[in-house]
Amino acid sequence: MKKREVQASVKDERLVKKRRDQMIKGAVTLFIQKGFHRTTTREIAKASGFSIGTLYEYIRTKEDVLYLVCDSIYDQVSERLQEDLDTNRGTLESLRLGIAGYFRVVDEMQDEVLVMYQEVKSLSKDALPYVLKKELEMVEMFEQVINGCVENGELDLTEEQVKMIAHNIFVQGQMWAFRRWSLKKIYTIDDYIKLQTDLLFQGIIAEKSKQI
Amino acid sequence: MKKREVQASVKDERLVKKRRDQMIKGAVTLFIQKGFHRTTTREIAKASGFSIGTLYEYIRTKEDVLYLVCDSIYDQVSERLQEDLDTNRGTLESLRLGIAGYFRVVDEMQDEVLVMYQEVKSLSKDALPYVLKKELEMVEMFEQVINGCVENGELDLTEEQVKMIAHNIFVQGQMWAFRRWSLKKIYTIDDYIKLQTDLLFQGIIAEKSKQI
Amino acid sequence: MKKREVQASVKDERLVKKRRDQMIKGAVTLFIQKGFHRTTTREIAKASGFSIGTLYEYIRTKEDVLYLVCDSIYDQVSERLQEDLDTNRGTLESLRLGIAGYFRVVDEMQDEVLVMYQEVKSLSKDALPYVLKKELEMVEMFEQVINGCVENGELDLTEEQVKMIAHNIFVQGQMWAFRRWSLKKIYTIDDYIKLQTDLLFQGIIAEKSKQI
Amino acid sequence: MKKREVQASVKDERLVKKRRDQMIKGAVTLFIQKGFHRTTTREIAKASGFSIGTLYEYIRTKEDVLYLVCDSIYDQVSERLQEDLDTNRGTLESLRLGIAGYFRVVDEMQDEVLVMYQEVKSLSKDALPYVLKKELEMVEMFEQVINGCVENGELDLTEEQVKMIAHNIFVQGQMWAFRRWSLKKIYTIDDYIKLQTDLLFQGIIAEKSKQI
DNA sequence: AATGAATGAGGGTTCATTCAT
DNA sequence: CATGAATGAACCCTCATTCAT
Repeated sequence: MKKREVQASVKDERLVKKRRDQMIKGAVTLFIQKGFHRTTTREIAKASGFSIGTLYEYIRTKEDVLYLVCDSIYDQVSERLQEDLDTNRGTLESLRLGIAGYFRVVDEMQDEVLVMYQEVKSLSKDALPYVLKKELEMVEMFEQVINGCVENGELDLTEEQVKMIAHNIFVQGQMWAFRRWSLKKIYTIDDYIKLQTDLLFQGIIAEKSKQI
Repeated sequence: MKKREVQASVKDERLVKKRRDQMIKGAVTLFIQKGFHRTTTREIAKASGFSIGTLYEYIRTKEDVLYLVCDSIYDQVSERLQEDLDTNRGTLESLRLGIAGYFRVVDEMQDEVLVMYQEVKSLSKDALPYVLKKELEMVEMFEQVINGCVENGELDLTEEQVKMIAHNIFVQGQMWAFRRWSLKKIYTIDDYIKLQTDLLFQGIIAEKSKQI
Repeated sequence: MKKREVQASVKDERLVKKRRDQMIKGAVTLFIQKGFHRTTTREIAKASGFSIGTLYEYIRTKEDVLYLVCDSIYDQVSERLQEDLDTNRGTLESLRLGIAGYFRVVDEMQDEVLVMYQEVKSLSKDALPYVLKKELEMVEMFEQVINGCVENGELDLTEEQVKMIAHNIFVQGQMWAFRRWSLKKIYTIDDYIKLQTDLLFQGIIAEKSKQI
Repeated sequence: MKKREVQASVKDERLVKKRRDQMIKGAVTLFIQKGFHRTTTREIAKASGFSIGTLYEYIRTKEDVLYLVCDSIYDQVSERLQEDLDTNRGTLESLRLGIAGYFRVVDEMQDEVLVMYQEVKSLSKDALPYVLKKELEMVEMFEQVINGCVENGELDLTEEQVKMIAHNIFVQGQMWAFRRWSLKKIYTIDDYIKLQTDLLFQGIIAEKSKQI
C-alpha cells in the first residue's frame, strides 16, 4: 500500500516538506493539549509559524493535518523499532532488545503516541486504512522476530500464538503511554520493561519446556 | 469518591432515570457511528426519542451525555465482572472464570467499550477522575482475586507483579474491542480467551514452578 | 382611557388579585437585579411562590408581567402624590409639599421607580400608551397645583411655562432614582429636596417679582 | 480612566475603525427600532453590510456592540458640547450658548441619545463604569463653566448648587430625547431652549440679587 | 508563495409557552 | 386550580475554508 498523498498547492517539494514539518510539530503540541477536535486550524497555523492562508497552501482539509501527524509519528516509532530489531535478527536476544527498545521509544514519545492513539479514530474512512496498515506492519515486525526464534528452535509456538504475542507486545507498548496516569505511580520504565518481559518470557519458555 | 451528579431540571427521579436510559442508548449508537464530537445534541435528542428542549431538561451540557454514557458502560461491565469474580472467590479457577467472563462482556459490549475507550479523553478535567476511578476499581477487582491466589498458595507473586498482571488482563479485555478490526480476522472470542489465558497462566505457573 | 385588561384563565377575581400581587412583588425584585429581558418566566414563577404553569393561569405573556409591574408602581406613586397634593389645594405651600412628598416617594421606591423607568420601553406598542397615560396624569397633577397658584395670584406664569415646570419637577423626581449612583454621593434626599425646590422657586418667584 | 478596549481579530486598525463605524451605524438604527435585546447579531451584521462571521471579527460579544454604540454616541455629544462651551469660556454667555448647543445636539441626535439612554443599563458590570465616567465628564463640563461664572462674579452659588444645576442641565437635555413623545407636542426645540434657560437663569440670577 | 479578511453553515444552549395529568 | 414535563423556534457564537491582494 502506497502512502496516501496529501495535496499541496505549492510545487517546491523541499518547501512542502519543510512547512509540513513545522506544521506537524506545532500540531502535535496542540493535539496533546486539547485534542484534535478542540484545536482550530488557526491555532495550528500560528503554532506552525505561518498564516492560516499559508497553512491551506500545504493541505486541503484540517483532517490532512491529523493524517500527517499520525503518519509522521508512526514513521518515527516504526523506524526506531526497525533499528532495534535488526540487531541479532531472529534470536530471543533480539526479541528481548526489540521489546525494550520499543517500550523506550514509547516512553520517549509518550505524548505523540498518546495523541496518535487517541485521534486515529477521527481520521476519515479514507485515510484510516493507511495508518492502520502501518500499525499492522509494526506488529508484523515483532511477528517476524518471534517466528525467527521458532525457526531456530529457541521457541515452540503455533502461528496463532505468535500473532497473539506480537499483538500483546505492541499493545503493552501503547499501554505505557495511555495508562501512564496509573502505571507511572507504580513503575519506572525500567521496572515496566523488566516485569513485562519476564511475564511474557516465562510464559513463552514455559510453553517450550512443557513440550519438552 | 461519590458519583458525580449530573443536574436535571426535572424533579421526578424515576422519570430522570428513564429518560437518561433512553438518552444513553441513543447516544451510544451515535457515538459509535461518528464519535462524540461529530455527533450533535440535536441528533442525540432525536435518537433518544425526544426534542432538543427535553434533552436539556435532563442534562446541562453536551459533555454530560458523554459522562452519563461512560459512567453507564463502566457500571455495566463492572457489575458483570463483579458477578463472575464472586464465584469461587480467590482461587485460580475464579481468576480463570473472571477473565473469560470479562472478555465475554467486552465482546458483547464491543461498541460500548470502544466508545467509552475512545471518548473518555473528551471528558472535562472535572469529570475525568470519576471515570478513571471506576476503571481502577475494575483493575483492583482482578488484583484482589490474584492476591487471593497468592494467599492460598496457588500463586507466588510479588505485589508489583500482581498489579502488572491485573493491568494486563484489563487492557487485554479492552484490546479485544479496540483492535477487533485486526483480531477478529484471526480469532473467535473463544480462541482469544483460550490463547490469552494460557499465555498468561503458563507464565504465572512458571513463576511458581521456578520457585519449586 | 380605561385600564388595559390582562386576561387570566382563573375566574375567581379575588384570587387573581392575590396571585398577581405575589407576582408583582417577586418580579420587581428580579427586574431590579437583572432587568426584564434577563429575567425568565420560570424565575418569576419561583419568586412568586408558584409553578410556571400557575403563572400562566394569571397572565398570557411574559410582557403582561411587565405591564402589571409598571402599572402597579405607577399606581402606588400616583396615589401617594395625590394625597400630598390634596392638602392646601392650589397654594404655593401645597406645591412645595407636593414636590417634597413626591421626591420622598421616589426615594422610598427607588428600585421600583428605576425598574419602571428603564423597562417601560420594553412594553409592546399595545401596552405602552396605558402606562404613558398614567405618567402624563402625574404631570398634570403638578400642572393643576401650579395653575392653582397662578389663579390665586401667587404665581404669574404662561401656560407653556406651567407645563414646562410640571415636567421638570416630574423628571427631577425620577432623576433622583436613575442618577442616584452619582447624586447620593453628594446629597441626602433632604438636601436634594431643598436644593431643587429653592432653585425652582427662586426662579418662579423671580418671574413674578419681575412683573411687579 | 482609559477607554475600554474591545478586542478585534483583524489587525488593520484602519479597517477596524471603518467596519466598526458601519457597525455602530447599523446597530443604532436597529436599537432604536427594537431595543438591544430584541435585536439579533445577524440583524446587526446585515444592517452593517457584512456577514455574521465578519461581525465577529471585530467584536467578541454582542454586548461589545452596545458598548461601542454607547461610547461613540457619548463621544459625539461630548465633542460637540466641548466646542460650544469653549467659546467665551466661563461667562454667563458661554453657559447660555453651551446649554443651547447641548440641547440642539440632543435634538439632532435624538435617536442616538435615546438609545444610549435606555440601553446603558444592559451593559455588563464590566463596561458600565467606562460609560458612566463619560457621562460625569459631561456634567463636569457644565460645572466648570458655572464655576467660571461664580469666579468672575456673574453668579453667586455654593458648590452644591453648582453641581445640582449642572446635573439638571444635563438631564434636561436628555429629557428632550426621552420625553419627546410628550414635549414635542407642546414645544419646538427653540421654545424648549428658551423656556428652560429662562427658568434656570431667573433662578440663578435671583439667587444673586437676593444676596445683594 | 504568503497573507488575512470575509464567509456562512452549523453547533450548543435557552426559554416562552402549552397541555396532559 | 395547580403542576411541571415537553416543545422547538431562535439566539449567540465558532471555525473550516476561500480568495483577492
